[in-house]
Amino acid sequence: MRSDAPTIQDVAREAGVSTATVSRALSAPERVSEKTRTIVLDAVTKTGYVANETARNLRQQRANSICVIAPDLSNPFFSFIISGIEQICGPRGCGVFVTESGLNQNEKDGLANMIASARVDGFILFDGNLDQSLLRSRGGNGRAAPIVAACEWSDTSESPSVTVDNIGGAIKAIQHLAALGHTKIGHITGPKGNVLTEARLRGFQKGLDSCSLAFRDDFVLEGGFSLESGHAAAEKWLSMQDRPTAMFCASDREAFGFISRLSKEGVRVPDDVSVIGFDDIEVSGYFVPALTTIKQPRVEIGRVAAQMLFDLIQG
Amino acid sequence: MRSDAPTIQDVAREAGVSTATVSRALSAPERVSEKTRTIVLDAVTKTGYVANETARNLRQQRANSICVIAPDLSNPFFSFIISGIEQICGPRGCGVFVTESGLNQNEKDGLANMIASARVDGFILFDGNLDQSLLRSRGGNGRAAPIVAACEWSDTSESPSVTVDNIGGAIKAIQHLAALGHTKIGHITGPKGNVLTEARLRGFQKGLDSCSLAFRDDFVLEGGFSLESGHAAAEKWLSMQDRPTAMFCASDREAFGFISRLSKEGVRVPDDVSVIGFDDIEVSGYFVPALTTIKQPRVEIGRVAAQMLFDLIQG
DNA sequence: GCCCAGCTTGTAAACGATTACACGCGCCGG
DNA sequence: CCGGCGCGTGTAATCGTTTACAAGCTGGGC
Repeated sequence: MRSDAPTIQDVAREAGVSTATVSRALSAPERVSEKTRTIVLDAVTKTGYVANETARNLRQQRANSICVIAPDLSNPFFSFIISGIEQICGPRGCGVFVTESGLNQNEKDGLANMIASARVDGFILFDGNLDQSLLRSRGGNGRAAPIVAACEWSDTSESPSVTVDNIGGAIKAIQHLAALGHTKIGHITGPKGNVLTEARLRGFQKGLDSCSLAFRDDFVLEGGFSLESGHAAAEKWLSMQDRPTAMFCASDREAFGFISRLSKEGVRVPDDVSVIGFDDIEVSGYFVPALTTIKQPRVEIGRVAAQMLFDLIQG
Repeated sequence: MRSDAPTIQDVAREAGVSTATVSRALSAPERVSEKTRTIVLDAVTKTGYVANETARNLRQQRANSICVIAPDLSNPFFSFIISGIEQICGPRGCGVFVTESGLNQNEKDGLANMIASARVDGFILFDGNLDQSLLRSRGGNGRAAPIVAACEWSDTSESPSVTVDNIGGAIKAIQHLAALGHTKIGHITGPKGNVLTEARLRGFQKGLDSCSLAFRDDFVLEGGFSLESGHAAAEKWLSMQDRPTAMFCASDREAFGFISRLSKEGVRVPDDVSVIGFDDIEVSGYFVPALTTIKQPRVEIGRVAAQMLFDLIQG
């Protein structure tokens, strides 16, 4: 931070008016006379004045920033969403912090304190397992911190959320596979304890139901959304006696890992086994073969979440 | 921001001491007596006090935040880097803003003002075309804003930068292809005017030189780092009479786009044409076939850049 | 017994904006 | 001619910290 930056005092002196007038000339131009406004604006240009946001925020009791909390920032799934958030926040002059939620309790406390310490006005949360402790907002008073959940959500919290229809998407995926003639359809799940894992698994079951196909426990392989977990699931699949001929993966990355491992054994997709994913991450359309997938409109999710958070903050 | 949060005044009243003592008890515990410290800490717990960062930052003339500027946040290439940055900044309590640099002049001004308006203490910049206007720091005084360039850099600026050896990496790529027996090696470039494009093209030429292979103008296809540009380059390749048998792509995504398009025509990699990429994005190892690529240690790039920026800020 | 050093603590002035309140002035209607 | 209204402006309080300075107290060296 520059220590010798011109302040509103400098502008006032230069223009020969009070600081109040400078402030008004800049933020409520209609409240000063034409003449004064011109003088002030000239003085602003001359001094190179830029208002100090920290001082403004302190006075106005706000942070003019929001915080995005992802379980893992390195996951490219979030990149488009963050871009969407930025599209809404940027033009409003609202800053976007990013943080990771994994990690130790110490860091979680730090997150929880971001509201109490007035660093941010609200959160967009991509981690379904973090809500309740944050909501308390670490201040003791009853007011809940503005939080919008996105993609994942928490059953125990009443924060508004932005999600796609996970169950419906999964049903569509199964129906698509069934329409191709598959009767033995398997599923690679997400990580245990994740709300999306449950929803997509339920959708998987419902989808089978709707096609009058039996649900087979041994056709459900445990995954974790990641490339490696898809890889591991492929090992399992290869070792099975009675194999599903189609797999519904809880994420695209899982699907990639699965396909990649199989191709090393000469198993071909979709000739030998059909695969469908979930998310539509960027590279999906360019995978060989192009991955069929359930789309999540990620930029839009980000935009909507940001918009909702603003509404929440305004009250 | 909560308006009725307990302040240092409340704690002082509760503990029966002055605000100065409370402040010292928290930030310089050795300067208050054991007894007072206990009383103050109790009062802090009782009131649920958390220091207001905005007020602290104003007083201490800092922002305690940095800003990451990427040309395009939706590009997953940045996700690991940002994670690395967060790994360094998070534990220090330093906030990480993210912004996009593309866009209109208006928004660029906004970026430039982030220093002047005391919102951030420095920048990590992933866009080689933005430096000089920012450096001026919009305040008029000569002091340059702390900026660390990462991945891309600007020839006209003297900000420190964190990059991999792009030329060396490209040379290695060519030598690898030559070692496989290829004599007709082509290149898909990055976007025009990008500093990485130039470096990798130079490396391409040097690599050919080092293997005593001729540089052929018609083997250089224009790309743009993106999946689509790789796709387009593939069209071009398909239409060539005399084709290179190996392609060095300036980015992994280009390579994916290229391979994807070729596979639709039944052209197989690496049987019919060898492809090597640059970046080592996460999915590369799982592509079918796994993409050979020049690695960029992205998490580490983020960590180093963040560390450098801190050093710069401390002076 | 006196003085000085050192340890604790308090008082009050920053930091740089916004904004409630008041004031002076010109104008208009009664 | 007077009261009131509205406009434009200034004065000063305020947001919640940190920190320079000063002051009170204790204890030790002489």
